[in-house]
Amino acid sequence: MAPQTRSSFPSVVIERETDTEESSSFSEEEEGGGGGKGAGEEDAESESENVKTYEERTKGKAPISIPLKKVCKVCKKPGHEAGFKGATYIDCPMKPCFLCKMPGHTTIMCPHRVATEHGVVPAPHRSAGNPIDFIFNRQLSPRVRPIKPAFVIPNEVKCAVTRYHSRRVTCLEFHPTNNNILLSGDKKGQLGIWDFHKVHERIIYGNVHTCILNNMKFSPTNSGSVYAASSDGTISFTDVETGISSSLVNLNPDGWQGPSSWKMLYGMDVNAEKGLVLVADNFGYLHLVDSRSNNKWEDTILVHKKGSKVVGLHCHPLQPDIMLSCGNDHFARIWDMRKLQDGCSIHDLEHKRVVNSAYFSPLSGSKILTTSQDNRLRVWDSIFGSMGPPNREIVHSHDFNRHLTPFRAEWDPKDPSESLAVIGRYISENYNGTALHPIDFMDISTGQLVAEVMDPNITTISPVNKLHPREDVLASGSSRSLVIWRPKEQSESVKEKEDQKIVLCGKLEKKRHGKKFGNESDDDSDHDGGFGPVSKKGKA
DNA sequence: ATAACATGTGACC
DNA sequence: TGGTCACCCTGTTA
Repeated sequence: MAPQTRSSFPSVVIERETDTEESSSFSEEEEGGGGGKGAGEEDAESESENVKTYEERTKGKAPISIPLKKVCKVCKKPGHEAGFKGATYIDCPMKPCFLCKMPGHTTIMCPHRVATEHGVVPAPHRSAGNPIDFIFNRQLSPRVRPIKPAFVIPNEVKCAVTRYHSRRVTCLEFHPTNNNILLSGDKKGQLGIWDFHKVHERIIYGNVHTCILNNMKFSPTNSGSVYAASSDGTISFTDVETGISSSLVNLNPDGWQGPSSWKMLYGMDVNAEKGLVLVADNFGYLHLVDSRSNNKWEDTILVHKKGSKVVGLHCHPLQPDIMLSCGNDHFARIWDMRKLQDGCSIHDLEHKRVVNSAYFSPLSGSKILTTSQDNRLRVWDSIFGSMGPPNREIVHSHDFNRHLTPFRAEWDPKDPSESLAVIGRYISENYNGTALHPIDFMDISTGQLVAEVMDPNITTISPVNKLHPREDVLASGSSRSLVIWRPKEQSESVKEKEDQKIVLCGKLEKKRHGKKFGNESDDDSDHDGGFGPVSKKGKA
């Protein structure tokens, strides 16, 4: 599994965004404190201390009542506490499990969690589609040696830009031909173009959209230009080189007439064969736009419950007539483009909660992977067989939170077995004193957690992740930062120790204190790569 | 170190 | 359909 490095990467560089950007409406300064978890650290404090503070504050005034008992921040009830204790989060026992959502236990005790060392663990295999599948999986599969090649996991930070965007990152896209160009969209509607080989070469186009850039897709006919769908109700078509942008459609030609009429565009995809741009809005409708004649409307179809947001669209990789949508009505739906009519989907894939994303597998398109807000990934193995309940449900922490871009599990487009997917994790784990939110690599054919990738310098959640279509590179959007990961190069000594298992990136024993993420001055990765967990080990 | 805040949006009636 | 209401591991600034 030793990664064969292709292009020669420069040594690790972490670039802090200087405040030059016109985008930045914020003031200045540093990344907000490593590990600092805003809410609720003081749990550790003793009761007496609490009292004292209170007295001090009230300067001797008779307090009405002094909360001598610990009060839970979550449920407000006395007798227990919840929140961070150091880098470990203590769950409120009055709430259902934050992972699997079942009552009766906390996240720590969740059966989906405790089975392996740490992290998220799959649900047991559930309802196989048909008897043969079931038998195969149950009886034969364990004895059949896997023929699929070992996964290559980009688990080490190669470079990053912090505060690149002025708001949180909402989507990422690799350039279709230029391997080192990463596009990123943010909540403000800005479009970032970053050459991560030359870390300093980056630009933000601030005038493409006026609010959330929800999805991007490169034009199949013009690889220098990208479509973007935004909550401002427009699709933009932008030349990456020049930044010149035109508006393909505007669903709000009359401007703001109140929230009940303002259309926002979410799911988008391009159907090359048909020359169509597909885009969906927050009222349940799919819009077809002829990409050749630009602007010409083909049709508008209700694809999800009226009034509900359609957050994802995906065209089948091999069959131009097949399309997949997903949205807030708890469904993902498969459509035949030739028979697009209101409510005439081929299959409706039911979920318990909102479906953040639904994707065909990238090569054959025979599988579907969805991410739902019920903290489960769902997999349908063969969309050409009977479409019943999912073949697998994998419990995984990716809760919805108003401050976060919704999590989306993304396929590895390079995996010939179409079983590797990446998704950020919401729940943090205490990694030697630092609370980190790993990025998980799941083998969705087994439900196994293959790898959890993290770095002590990246303390924010990474809901947005994309694997490179050709290289062993992972791009992450974490708050306002972008991070590029590549496989850790293992020295021989380290290699034998860490052996077959996927190496965790965040071995913090050797954490390099003071090397704050984003300090350009001292980042200079002396010797063997510097920043990052790695190395050092062998020298002992 | 910690408190306050900005801020959507999904669920439910 | 509309209105109200929670909302637990944010992230950032003061």
